[in-house]
Amino acid sequence: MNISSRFAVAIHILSVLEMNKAGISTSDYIAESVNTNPVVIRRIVGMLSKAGLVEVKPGVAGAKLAKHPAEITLLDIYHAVHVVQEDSLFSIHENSDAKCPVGKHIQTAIVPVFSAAQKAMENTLHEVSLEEIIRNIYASANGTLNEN
Amino acid sequence: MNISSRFAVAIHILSVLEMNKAGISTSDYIAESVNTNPVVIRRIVGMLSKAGLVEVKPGVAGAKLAKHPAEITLLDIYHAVHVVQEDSLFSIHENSDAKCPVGKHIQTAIVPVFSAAQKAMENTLHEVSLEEIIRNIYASANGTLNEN
DNA sequence: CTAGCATGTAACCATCATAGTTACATTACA
DNA sequence: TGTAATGTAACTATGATGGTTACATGCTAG
Repeated sequence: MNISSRFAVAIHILSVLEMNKAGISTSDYIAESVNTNPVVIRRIVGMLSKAGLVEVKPGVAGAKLAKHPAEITLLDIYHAVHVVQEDSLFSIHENSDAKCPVGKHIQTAIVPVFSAAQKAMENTLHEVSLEEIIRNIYASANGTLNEN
Repeated sequence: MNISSRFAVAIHILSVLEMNKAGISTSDYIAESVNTNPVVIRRIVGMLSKAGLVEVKPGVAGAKLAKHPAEITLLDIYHAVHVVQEDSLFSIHENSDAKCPVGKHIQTAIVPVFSAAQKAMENTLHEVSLEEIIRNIYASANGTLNEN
């Protein structure tokens, strides 16, 4: 089990919006770069829009970033696309037997640890901005220029 | 999407093995505490056995911890039950369009960040031992003694 | 002002992981 | 030797996901 590729695709989309900000990024255009269906793009863009990360209007072609890339963290994107519902990365087995001491208290015992682990992961995402990702893309592109 | 409850159940199982080490913990016995089917328990115990965390033999009733609880970390358990295949918590969208600079380099740009986030989470799990979980269970049990 | 294009979304499908369940073979021990 | 427990295969139901078609809504250019 792993985290939905929506997250990676969302980062991809936002990177396209920034790097193509001189042009018009329609869902068809983005879909080509991501290599998927335009509806998939529109779905994710819709989520990013609801989260206030992009601006898009029905009928008018193209989406734009709603903020500067430095002000968008990967955690913002992560939350926007709902890769994890209700902030519970780990699922706990409900309905343990309350007659057993382990069953009765296991939940209380592990929830704080799961929460800490999730927070540690999210903190890492919080420390990285879209701008840094885009810098990485440019760096990677420069590093492979002679390959092209 | 969230991480399989196998992880939480595995912790539950190991806690039962330790706290009931004076008795015999059969899959039926454990299943009652977890409130699930004995086969589910046997499946997970099998994984824990392959990982060298428990000792169990066909035909002989009950499983035992193979190590001291202080020497079993939550990360060990996490890996044992394969909640994440191939150590890839985050999935990346393959087959991006190589003709687009974003599509060509997005993967290189985000993989290190995803890896760091995953590592941060796993480090947290690595810092917590089964022994601490069991202490938490006892603490929780003591804190609610007057409720019973 | 209308025709065409783009977004928004519903609906459906195939795929996959999961948890639960039944059934049965294998193995130990009393 | 027979009972009981583990090990597993096989099947089912469920839920999330990504892809796809279809269509309603809404701009905007000509």
